Amino acid sequence: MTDDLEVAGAGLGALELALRARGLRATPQRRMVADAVRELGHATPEQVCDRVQRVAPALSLSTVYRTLELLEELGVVTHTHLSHGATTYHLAGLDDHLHLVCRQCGGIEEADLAMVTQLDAEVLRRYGFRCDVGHLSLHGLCRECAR
Amino acid sequence: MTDDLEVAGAGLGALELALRARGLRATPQRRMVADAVRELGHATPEQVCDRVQRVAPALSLSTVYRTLELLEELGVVTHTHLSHGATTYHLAGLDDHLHLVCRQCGGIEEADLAMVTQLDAEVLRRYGFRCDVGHLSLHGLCRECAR
DNA sequence: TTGAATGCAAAATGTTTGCACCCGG
DNA sequence: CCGGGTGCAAACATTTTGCATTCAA
Repeated sequence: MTDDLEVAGAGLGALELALRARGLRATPQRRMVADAVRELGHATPEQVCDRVQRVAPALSLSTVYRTLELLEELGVVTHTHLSHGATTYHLAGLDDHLHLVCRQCGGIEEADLAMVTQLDAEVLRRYGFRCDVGHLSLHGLCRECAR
Repeated sequence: MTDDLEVAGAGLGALELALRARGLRATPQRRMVADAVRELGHATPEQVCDRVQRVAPALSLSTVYRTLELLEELGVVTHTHLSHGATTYHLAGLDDHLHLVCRQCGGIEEADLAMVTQLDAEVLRRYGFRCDVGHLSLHGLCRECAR
């Protein structure tokens, strides 16, 4: 079982390779931000910053923003807009899922992405639009609050 | 053909009734904000404010925010998050549609809501989650930018 | 008359940017 | 070395809040 971002033991991680491929530098900040996103699952830039600062107190929030933007360009992470002004980032690809955001209790449930494959295909067919499924979140009322 | 918000001619509009039902006041600002949202189709709070100010210059942006929040509670409008920090409001119900937001060019296309009815039903069945379809926007790449 | 609603200004958020210094390659 | 990357502070954009005043009922 290979890790997607960091090859166990020696060698260059996938992140480092992706950076090199674009002539960019592999800095500790970038590694730590990527790690934090992976460890946190979902996280706002602020949460990522807090997390990394436990180990590297000098990290600045702006670096986090810049790094997350970069990681998104590299296809390493995606972001989605959960409730009000909370942009959250998570690893792209493997663990993609649908976010069900309850407008009442603010709770976030994760749903199987399989449910949007049809929508995905339909939108592509009829509008030529390539839907970024990792980015998707559905807002509404969860089972509890529906009563 | 009856209008949903304002009964043609005499009598109280639906908005006024909805407000009364909750012991709230029907103020000119509330009427004008609701009208502006209807006329504009999609609009950010700022755009709504600008629009109303053409007729009532004293209207403040904070009133617009407060009013939109209220109208949303009343079920008169919904909001959705299009690209970066652009919260847009539109009338709830009748003209609901899906928003296809292109991450590249920022363009917004409107798609038939019929495409999400299956997803909608599926999410309800499997998760008990009542999806707020008017709120939905799909992010991705439009046909043009996909090349 | 009376408290809900407004307008204004200030504060709170969330995100971006300019710039001098630093460091990865 | 050298230009990309970082930290810091300040600028921005957006939304919320406190408070005195106004006005719908």
